[in-house]
Amino acid sequence: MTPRIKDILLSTDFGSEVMTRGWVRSRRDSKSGFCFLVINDGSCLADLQIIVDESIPGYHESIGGLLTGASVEIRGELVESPAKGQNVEVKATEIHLIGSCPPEYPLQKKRHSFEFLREIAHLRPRSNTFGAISRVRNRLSFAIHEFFQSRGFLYVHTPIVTSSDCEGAGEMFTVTTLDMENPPKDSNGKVDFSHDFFGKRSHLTVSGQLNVETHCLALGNVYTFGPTFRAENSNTSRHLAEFWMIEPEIAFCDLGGDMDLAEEFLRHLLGVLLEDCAADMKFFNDRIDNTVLATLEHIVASNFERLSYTEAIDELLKAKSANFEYPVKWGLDLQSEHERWLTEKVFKKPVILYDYPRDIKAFYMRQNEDEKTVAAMDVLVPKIGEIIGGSQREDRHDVLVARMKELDLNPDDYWWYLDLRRYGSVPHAGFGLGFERLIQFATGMQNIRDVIPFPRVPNNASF
RNA sequence: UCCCCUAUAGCUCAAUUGGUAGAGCGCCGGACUGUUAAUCCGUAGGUUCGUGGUUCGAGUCCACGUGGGGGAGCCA
Repeated sequence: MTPRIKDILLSTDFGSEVMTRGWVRSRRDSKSGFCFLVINDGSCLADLQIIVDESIPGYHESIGGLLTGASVEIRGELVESPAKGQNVEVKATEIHLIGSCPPEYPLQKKRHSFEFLREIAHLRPRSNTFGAISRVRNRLSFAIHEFFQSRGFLYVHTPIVTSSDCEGAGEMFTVTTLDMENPPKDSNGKVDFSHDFFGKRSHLTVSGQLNVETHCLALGNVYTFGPTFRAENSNTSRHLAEFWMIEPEIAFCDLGGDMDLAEEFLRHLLGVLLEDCAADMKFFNDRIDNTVLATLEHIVASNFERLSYTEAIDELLKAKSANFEYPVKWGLDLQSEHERWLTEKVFKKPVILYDYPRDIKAFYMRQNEDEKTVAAMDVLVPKIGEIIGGSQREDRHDVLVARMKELDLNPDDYWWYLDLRRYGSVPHAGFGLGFERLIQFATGMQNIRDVIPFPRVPNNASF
């Protein structure tokens, strides 16, 4: 295995021989007989400085080829750095060009706009920001599994392709092998999906929730963590057509337990970042958003604010100075401006709203005693807004069927979901966390397209 | 999908009421230096997003298209 720069920088074994491989970030020549070579290998934000003296073999033949972007292998002696900016550096004894890099390399030794970097998504992981994003994303992914696994949750793989068009969480992408130039038609002239691969119209999943409930009612606490697809024509800095979602489902649990888990989960993940990604987080605080470190530290150290939808409406009605564009009235859904007011202005921390009016929420959410609200909850955070949406599920067969009919849903389409309520139903609850929104919030990155390696949005699935 | 803004050198941007296309950074050449996105001097680099229109004349004004950004809705 190639040694990583992250480890070399921590070493104090001066005088020892080291080898490193990576990509040239910068070269500063001195005509007085040596040059500074700055190497990054992605293992950490920091670069490794190499001192290359012209006395080493092949210096004059190869040094000119070590342009920004070139890949190199360096062997040399680990030494204590006499200058500021780094503790250790490497005095090269051998330099090898692995892959040259011509001068038209798009990633220059300067600051680039995120818009431009998006157009070179195949090269942007070599930039400081996207290297940091990649490491944070990786650490959070692992922390999510650590969190659930250490609490006995089972990881369940719910399907990507689904033939139940009853998930109701948004527009879906159709998956088909039919000849789009000449599709089979039925007697009404409509496309006949009975000839399609799965024998009926199929889609990419918009949520693993309905499927994962089956395993919750068999194995206890479970979670999913996978790609999710929404064909909504959403053009915002907070929406992707393909994103990753974490959906735990907790058995024998009510909405209170659901909120407890959501809060503990978020605080745990952000705490891990502060602990294990300190250098990258400092970079985001220095270069992207100078409030992220203070925000994360505050969240880890304090409880979320919890209030019911009804209390939130009262709070918003008191906010005379807000001049909301949209009306505030019990029974209406809260707008972005309302949610942000609560989380940014009133409480200045994450807020969990619960017990929403039944008419503005999904069919599967459990109806409360008042018959006006359902046991739903949203976690709101500053700048992003909704980061988690969840609920206690309706576990009473007759109530669920009645609610479906009320909404003109055909219970026959949901037969297996209803079976869970016929055979040994139990109270259960869960939520969905948008992974990219979590990364956005944690890093301060303004556009969600810059926290996923290859963003898919309307009119763009490049790379 | 709706509203607003926007597209000029490899990148980031400037160009007055419509009148010969400019800078910084990067590249290349040179100078200098235990340097830190080094610094200094110089060279090269352009079908001003596309199509059409107005005009003696369009980077600039108008229409349509496409890409990008911000906001809204939908939501995670």
